[in-house]
Amino acid sequence: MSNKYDSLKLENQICFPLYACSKEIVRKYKPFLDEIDLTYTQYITMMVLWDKKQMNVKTLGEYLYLDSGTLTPVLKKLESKSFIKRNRDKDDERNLCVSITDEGEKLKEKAADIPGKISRCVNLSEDEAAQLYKLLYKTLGDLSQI
Amino acid sequence: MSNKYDSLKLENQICFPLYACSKEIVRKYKPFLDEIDLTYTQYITMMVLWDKKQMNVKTLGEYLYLDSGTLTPVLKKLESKSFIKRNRDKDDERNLCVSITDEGEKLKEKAADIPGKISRCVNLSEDEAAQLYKLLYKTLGDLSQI
DNA sequence: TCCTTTTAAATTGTGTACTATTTATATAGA
DNA sequence: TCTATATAAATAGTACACAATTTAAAAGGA
Repeated sequence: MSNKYDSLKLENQICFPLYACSKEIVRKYKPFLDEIDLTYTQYITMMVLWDKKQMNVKTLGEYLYLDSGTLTPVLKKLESKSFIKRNRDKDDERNLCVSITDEGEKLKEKAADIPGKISRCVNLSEDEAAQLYKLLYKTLGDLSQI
Repeated sequence: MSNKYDSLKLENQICFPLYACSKEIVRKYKPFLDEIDLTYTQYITMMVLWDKKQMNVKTLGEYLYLDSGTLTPVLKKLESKSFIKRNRDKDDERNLCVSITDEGEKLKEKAADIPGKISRCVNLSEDEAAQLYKLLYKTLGDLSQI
């Protein structure tokens, strides 16, 4: 017994569980991130910088799927906590170069056990996690097309 | 060549593609939702009410994984657009009963083609979509445990 | 009945996100 | 060189999202 409005039901959408899942998992991070004084957005920003050491705002935004409107206040906050530095590029003053500090490097050690704690909240098998990972990146790729 | 910090890389996390995917797909909705003057949060709220007709804020929040702090302003906005009504429950004045209006019912027809437009942005096969759906709800279930 | 506890919304304060615009700098032609 | 265009961040304005608190109402016992 289906009708033309079935697709409008929450339980028939793929977007809703994505949205809800994302929110709930970010919420799970909170107690762990509180211990190192980071929000989730600040945490993923630090993850890029732990790996790459420095980067301008635009490139950082491409990694994180965020624009300068979101990143500017996040980066100012991270700078105020001394985890990063913000400096204009001498060769092209339009670029702001964001780089990690020693303080920021130290934070990496404190953060190292967080991914393990989170994965213990999600009881996916290795296969299932790999499947989910693959499907999410495929979808993300589709969505990035025009 | 792996080290103890590998799990801290963005590309090794399951949470990040979830977070990014959710944001990107919500962004895809925007032009379609603009046409019917709804935001994504307002849209999923209306989806529940198109289906259930009326509900108190707490139950609505359980469906949407949102609390009254988020829902109160969303519901006031939807009321100002005449899509819903907000009334205290006569039997228990603590409960606020949210119900759909005729105006709100009419909106359902205008929204009916949105799910199709969105699924055309995501090139998952039926199997893949079903897999993703299943994994997301499994994860959501895991996350809802204490 | 009175008081304590519980419950449901609303409120407060902080921090994203996003669109659109502005500002500053750099580049590319005419 | 001068000007138009393009680019990168920052800013402004709107709308969530959440934790913590407050308010109001209901329920449950002594």
